[in-house]
Amino acid sequence: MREFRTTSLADQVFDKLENDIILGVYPRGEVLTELKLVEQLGVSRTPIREALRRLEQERLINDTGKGSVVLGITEEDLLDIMNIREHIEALAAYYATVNATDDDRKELRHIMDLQDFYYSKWDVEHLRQVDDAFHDTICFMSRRAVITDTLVPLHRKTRRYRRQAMQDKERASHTLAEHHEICDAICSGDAELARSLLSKHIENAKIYMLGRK
Amino acid sequence: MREFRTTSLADQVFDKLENDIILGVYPRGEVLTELKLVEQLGVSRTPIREALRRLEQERLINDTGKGSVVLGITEEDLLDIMNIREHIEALAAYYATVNATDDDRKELRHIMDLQDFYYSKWDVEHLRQVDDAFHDTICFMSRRAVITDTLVPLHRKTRRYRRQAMQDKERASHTLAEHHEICDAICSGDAELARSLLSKHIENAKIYMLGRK
DNA sequence: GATTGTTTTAATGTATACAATTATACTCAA
DNA sequence: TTGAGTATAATTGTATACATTAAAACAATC
Repeated sequence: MREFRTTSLADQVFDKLENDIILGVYPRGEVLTELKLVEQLGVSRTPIREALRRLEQERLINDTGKGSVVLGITEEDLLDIMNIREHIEALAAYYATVNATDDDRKELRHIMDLQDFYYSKWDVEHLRQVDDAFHDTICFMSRRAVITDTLVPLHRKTRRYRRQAMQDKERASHTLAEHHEICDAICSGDAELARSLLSKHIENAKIYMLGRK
Repeated sequence: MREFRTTSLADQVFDKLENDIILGVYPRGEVLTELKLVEQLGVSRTPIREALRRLEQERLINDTGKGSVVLGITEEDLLDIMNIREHIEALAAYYATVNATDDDRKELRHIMDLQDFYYSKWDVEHLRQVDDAFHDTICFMSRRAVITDTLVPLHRKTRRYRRQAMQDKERASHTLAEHHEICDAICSGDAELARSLLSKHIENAKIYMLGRK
């Protein structure tokens, strides 16, 4: 039986609040106070404070000294995130191709299979999760800490909008086809192709979500 | 008399540790325990823990559950940071030019004057500070939260290497000249020129610090 | 009625006590 | 000497008490 390291309350609080803020459960402008969260979440102030400090570091909230204001992700933020990802994730794809191990390529192909499976079942929530896995795996495969640490939080912050986009079956099919192309480029070792395909992939997603801006 | 808001101990601890890690006072691999820091810094565990959570969020340390391992900034990290900045700071320069107010332009020109002053005095530490101010101001002028929040920490993390580079008077003079060109482009409203000049400026710094990689 | 000064309340900042966990040191037997 | 088992110490996780600050409510004066 595999042992799981129990995650601390502070981590759980952070994960929950981060997700809720990104998905808009706590809307922009809402004020979170430690005491309110103590009541809502049933833990003491210590883990809540630590979670709030981390959320602040990610700029999802802004501490006023008298409650923390939820910032969340605006459409302007989304545009910037996609513009940044367009450049940096292309870099990740390049390094991923260069540094990929056989296991990495196997893993990526497995993700493609899962993706096709969930598409055939038309399971939108799992499709979104597999989209996470696809992009995070490419980051990981790059073996570049700074690139990964820059991209993963940005990608997480688009969750709400990606979930929306996945509802559109035609758009989802387009996304999946691009993922396959990128996977093939990485697995065949063509780093420059992988770079340009991923850049184009993000640009297309940006245009779909925001129009050409 | 101007009133300063007293910064919390937690903030002070974060600032100090961040700076010391970036400058290498705590070398990569060193293990920081809360108790040791309590003794060294003379504050209780609460503010220290909050600072550690933030440092972990910035990936400057890695919490093992039994002490936090200092990660710091490696040369590989520096290369990635410069590659990322090359793209994103160019974007910032573009928006900065588009969104600049008269006050912004005045502020930027003032920074140029300070820069020339400290160069004439050959005050390296202040030159490095003014370099911070130059790049941070352009970020701020872009009025784009995500771009700023992505760039400012990355820029801070290069402090140690920039300080080194500023020691070289010929290199510093080159840097300063490029800053003037960029300032002129931004103030004249040529966004595309500002973008390409800033990209080139970062690339040159990268090449100086790391060679062509 | 507006304004000033005071009281109260709500919120955060900090220290510390206690619990739980994990590594270390130690003891004793084979 | 080595190894198992246990005690000890070190460290973090969590809750909570106390201090401090800032906002809100309120009262009193002009």
